[in-house]
Amino acid sequence: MGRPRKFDEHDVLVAVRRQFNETGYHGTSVEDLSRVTGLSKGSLYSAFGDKDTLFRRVFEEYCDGSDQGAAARVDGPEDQALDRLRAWLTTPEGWSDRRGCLLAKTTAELAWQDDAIAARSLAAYETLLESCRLLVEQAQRAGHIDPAADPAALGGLVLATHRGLEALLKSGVDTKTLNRIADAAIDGIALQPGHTGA
Amino acid sequence: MGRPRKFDEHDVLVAVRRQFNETGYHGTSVEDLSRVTGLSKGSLYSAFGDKDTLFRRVFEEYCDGSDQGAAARVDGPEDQALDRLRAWLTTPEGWSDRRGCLLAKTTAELAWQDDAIAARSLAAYETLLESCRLLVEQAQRAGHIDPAADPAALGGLVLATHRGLEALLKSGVDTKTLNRIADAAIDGIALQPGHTGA
DNA sequence: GCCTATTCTGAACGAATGTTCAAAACCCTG
DNA sequence: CAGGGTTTTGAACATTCGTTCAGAATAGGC
Repeated sequence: MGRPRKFDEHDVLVAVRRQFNETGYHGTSVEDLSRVTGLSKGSLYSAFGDKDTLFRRVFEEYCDGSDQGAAARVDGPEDQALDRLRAWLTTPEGWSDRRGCLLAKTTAELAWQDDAIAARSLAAYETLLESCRLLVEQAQRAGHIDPAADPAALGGLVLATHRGLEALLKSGVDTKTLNRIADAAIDGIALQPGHTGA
Repeated sequence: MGRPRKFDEHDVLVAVRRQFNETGYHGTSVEDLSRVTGLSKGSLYSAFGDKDTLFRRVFEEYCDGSDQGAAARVDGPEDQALDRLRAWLTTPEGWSDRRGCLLAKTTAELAWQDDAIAARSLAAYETLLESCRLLVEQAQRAGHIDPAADPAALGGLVLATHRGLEALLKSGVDTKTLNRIADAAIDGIALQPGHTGA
């Protein structure tokens, strides 16, 4: 009963997220969202509420995806933990189109003045830190990393490098350079010879 | 001749930069700038032109400062190059008040749509990369880093870690964790024993 | 085929934003 | 002290933005 929806909700949210990620929260107008989604402004409001509500939903779902990705990265055989770290370091999300991470961008733009955003960002980053720490521990048990090293510090180093590579990528630094940096990061972590190449 | 200015231009630009850095370009209104500088909107316009011009001036001066800081970091004795790297890694600008780097923030917010900003950002990052590479080379000549390592990759790793630490800092991760990460980064780079502590 | 329920559209409104401008305030010079 | 040139101010303007709403459009149920 009633007129059915003409759009796919997931597709709309993807387009909205992409736009917020490219132009930021304050830099994105509702008219921009209307254009990239193909929906009129009225439809957007009736389906998703106001701009703020829509953004928080997209951001929340992105953070959930980040949490799940972190958990998935920990799953797997211990002797491949180092390879999973390397894979994450050399293929950050958005690597191909330079769009970057919505979490990092939103934190920089909004966490300063919005406590809810700040709290969610911190939780997401701590999940990332914990997953990286676990990966380092796995690699240590597998004998790929010096067992005397501090896994929390090394895991944090991997995360910091990942975020930094995204920032460099967004600035326009060429990907070849970025890959060499990522390799150097893994080489610096894996003190055991034989596990530093590609 | 004529009424003299009541404000100090440098102080105004500092306040403007701080505001842009906290709330971003689109998140900062001219009225915000009027409030933090103490100048009326009309005075801002007659003294510095429109919002766009004012921002570009502040950004340009910030990039120049970044360039000069990079050059200054290269000056100094070679056997202290590693310490200068460590100092830079453990005390990024804005570390104390979580304000972060205007260059990184502006790149994330505006480089996507503004070619001039993108070009200036890229130039600044390449200067940073080059200065880090030179520092690593100095430390290698001083015997503090494995001479067989790629100085460009290690220098890039330092820069990426620096940017990543800023992102983590802005998310609210505690500074103790950040310092441990920074230490791990230097430890990973400095293969020579005796140079990994504080 | 009509009724009803829901969605879609685009015009409209108030608030906020970037910008301009004329008048007042001010200090230096003569 | 008077004149002139510069700055300061705050009101005013045009534009943009977020938001709302009444009516048109569209599907299924009787």
